[in-house]
Amino acid sequence: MARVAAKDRDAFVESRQQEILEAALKLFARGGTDATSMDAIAREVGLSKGTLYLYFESKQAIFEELVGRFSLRPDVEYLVDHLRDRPLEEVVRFLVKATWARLHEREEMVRLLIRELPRHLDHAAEFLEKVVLPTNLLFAGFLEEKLGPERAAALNTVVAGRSLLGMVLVFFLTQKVLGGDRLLPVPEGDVVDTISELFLHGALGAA
Amino acid sequence: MARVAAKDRDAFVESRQQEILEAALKLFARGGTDATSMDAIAREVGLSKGTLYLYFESKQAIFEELVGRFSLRPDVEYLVDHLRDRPLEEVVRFLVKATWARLHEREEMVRLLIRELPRHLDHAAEFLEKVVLPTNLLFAGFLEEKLGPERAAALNTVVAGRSLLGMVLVFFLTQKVLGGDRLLPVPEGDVVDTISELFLHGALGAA
Amino acid sequence: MARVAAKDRDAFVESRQQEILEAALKLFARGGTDATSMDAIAREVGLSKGTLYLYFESKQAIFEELVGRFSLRPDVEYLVDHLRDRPLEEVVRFLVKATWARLHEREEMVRLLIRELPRHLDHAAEFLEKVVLPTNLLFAGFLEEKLGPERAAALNTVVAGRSLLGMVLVFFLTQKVLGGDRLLPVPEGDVVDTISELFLHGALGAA
Amino acid sequence: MARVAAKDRDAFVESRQQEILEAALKLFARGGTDATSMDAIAREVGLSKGTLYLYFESKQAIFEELVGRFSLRPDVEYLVDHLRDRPLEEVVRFLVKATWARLHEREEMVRLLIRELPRHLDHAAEFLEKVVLPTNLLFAGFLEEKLGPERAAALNTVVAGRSLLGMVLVFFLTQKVLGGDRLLPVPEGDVVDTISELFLHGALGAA
DNA sequence: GATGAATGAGCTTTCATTCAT
DNA sequence: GATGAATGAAAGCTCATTCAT
Repeated sequence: MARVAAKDRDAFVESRQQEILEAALKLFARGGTDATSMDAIAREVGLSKGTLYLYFESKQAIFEELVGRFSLRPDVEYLVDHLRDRPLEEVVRFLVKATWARLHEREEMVRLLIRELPRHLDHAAEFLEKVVLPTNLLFAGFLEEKLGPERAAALNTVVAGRSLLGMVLVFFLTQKVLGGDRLLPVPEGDVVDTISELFLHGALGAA
Repeated sequence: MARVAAKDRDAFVESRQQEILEAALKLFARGGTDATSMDAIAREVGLSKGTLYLYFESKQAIFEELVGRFSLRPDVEYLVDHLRDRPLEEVVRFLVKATWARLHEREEMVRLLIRELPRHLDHAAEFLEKVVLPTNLLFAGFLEEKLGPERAAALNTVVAGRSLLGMVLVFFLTQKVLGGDRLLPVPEGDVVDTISELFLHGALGAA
Repeated sequence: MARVAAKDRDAFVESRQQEILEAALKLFARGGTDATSMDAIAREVGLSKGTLYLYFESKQAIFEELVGRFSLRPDVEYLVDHLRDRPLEEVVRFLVKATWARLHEREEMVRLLIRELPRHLDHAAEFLEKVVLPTNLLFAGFLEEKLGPERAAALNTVVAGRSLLGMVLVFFLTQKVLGGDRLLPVPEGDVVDTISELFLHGALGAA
Repeated sequence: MARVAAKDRDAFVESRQQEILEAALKLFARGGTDATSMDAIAREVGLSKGTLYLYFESKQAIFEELVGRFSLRPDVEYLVDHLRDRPLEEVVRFLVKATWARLHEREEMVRLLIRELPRHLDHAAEFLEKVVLPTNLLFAGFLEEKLGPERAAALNTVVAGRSLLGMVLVFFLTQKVLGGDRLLPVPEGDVVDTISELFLHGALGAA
């Protein structure tokens, strides 16, 4: 029975942590970690300040847990498993679409990472090592295979892969995070179409 | 003669301000404005804390002066004046190269903007409105002209233009700011070549 | 039961505020608000500086609360209710005596008001409007009634009333606040007697 | 010749000090000594901050000089010399009128003294000893003489004298310093008349 | 398990005073 | 004689963290 009780308690602790993480993410994304006080987080969750310290050692620990839970691993794995045999065109469109959607879904986390990663170079390295680069390499390999040796030789496939990410990410940042949408709106369909087309055939296009 | 003395003093004040701005930029870029104390800036310049207030009204004023002095206007104007009649290939390569170089030159300012713009939506809007969007539109118009109506119709040129920026910027951020260079180095030549090639002919390339 | 706890807590908060207000009044009266630091107040109460901010938003708020709690309304009301039908002689003696006693009781608040009111003209106006002038007018009306039309016409009763206050107040200030007592002591009985006599019959006296 | 030069220099120094004192008085009266910065005084005189220190050792020294120069000695002496043989009625009216005028003339100094004396008990004592009490005693003696032994015995003449001052002073403070004039204006003639009449014959008056 | 009162280090900012020019 | 740049000691205030209840 003790085991069940322990399990219940763990579940309770886990759900409390979730609540706290969500509140913290919301506030961190808005104003950054420095400008967000533990008081504000406590108020947001509806707990007292002291209680936060029952679930996390420090504000820093909350931040680290948040960063640690952000991973694109599942997406990457899905890519590996399901798209390997699809034509490049399909994969690229899928990737652009999925990334764009993912960024929207996790807008707060994106804001947080953008703001805080440059300050935490250790986290940044970890994030790069565990999330960005594996995806990048995986896609580079995929690209090499699909393009054939001749065309692949004309490009650095690592650069190419990250460029694809860059196109989507910067568009997201300028339109959604910094508010470009209000000044110069762009239909979302155009984003996916144009980026895919650019990546596949370039501005000059296939004749 | 008083005029000369006043001039000297102005020059002195100006140079002090420069020193302070440089020190502040360095520290702001590293840790953000919140985490950088006036004491730290003072120590960095080799002055006392109180002295900073002879040259700037507040920490906020230092930040704003820094942001205000960052402008890409001159680059944009150069683009207008000198590249209008060049072939697209040349312009793209130039743009990629120049942007890449500019980002290196102003790495600290880039870090600062990345960190702080999302928090200062008024500054962000101004920055977008005055720097990003004009360049984007200018290049979009240029692209439209160079591609001809048929090809231009297949792309959203605003998206295309910003995508070009995105490829360069994200590569810069991942390699230089977040430290990707240490984990997976990429020759700089490849960056410019691959991005240009991608933008012009796409991954699939002209046969 | 939560209600009881909440009540207890409110009582606790209220008593803490009282302690702080008393300490602040003591120090403010001595050196003025500017020269009294939050640190000093904290030390006086035996709390830490940060703790004061749990009970008051700012130093200004402490000052305002102090001023707000000082009111002579009850005294004025007592005057209205109980003295209306008494002979002038009795009322004057009572007033002089009561004011003199009141000033002693609230010596610190008197010092504070004297020091700070001239700087806070908004507070001063409020204090005049709500405390001084109503009392003054009330007494003027009473005086008019008691003196009869002929004698009342020979005096400005507003001036007369405030003069009565002035005699008591200035004597208090010079003897007690500024230390005149040490240089030229005066029996307290003489104060009440002489002021009352002067006000009623003047230096030349009733024949 | 050196003597002449020295004299000139002294005159220059003296006039500089005067300028500074006037500027300081103006600002001290408005906001108190703490809230008035040396910078503000310097700006008011049109000198630089450092220059003030050529003429006064410190801010405190400026304040002390100001207090030191305020004296009613001349008035007191005038009183002694010219009024001794006048009838009481005339002297009282003259005193009230003169004090009322004096307070207006020196409004700034009055404000300063009211604000700062309670904080500087040493100055307060000096001020009382050298200015207030001598006048008070002088007038008390005069009163004793004029009233004759019988009437004088019924009053404490020290209290009586200071009460006369109190009536004028408090009226001045409430009407002019604290702004009562705006809420309940009183003709200036009434002030002098009523106070004199009160002092001489009391509210009940000579029939 | 939860609270919130308390702390104290640290922040931005002000200002009397000094001193090289 | 005059300047104003520079200082550094405070000030008011905030907040992550602790701990008795």
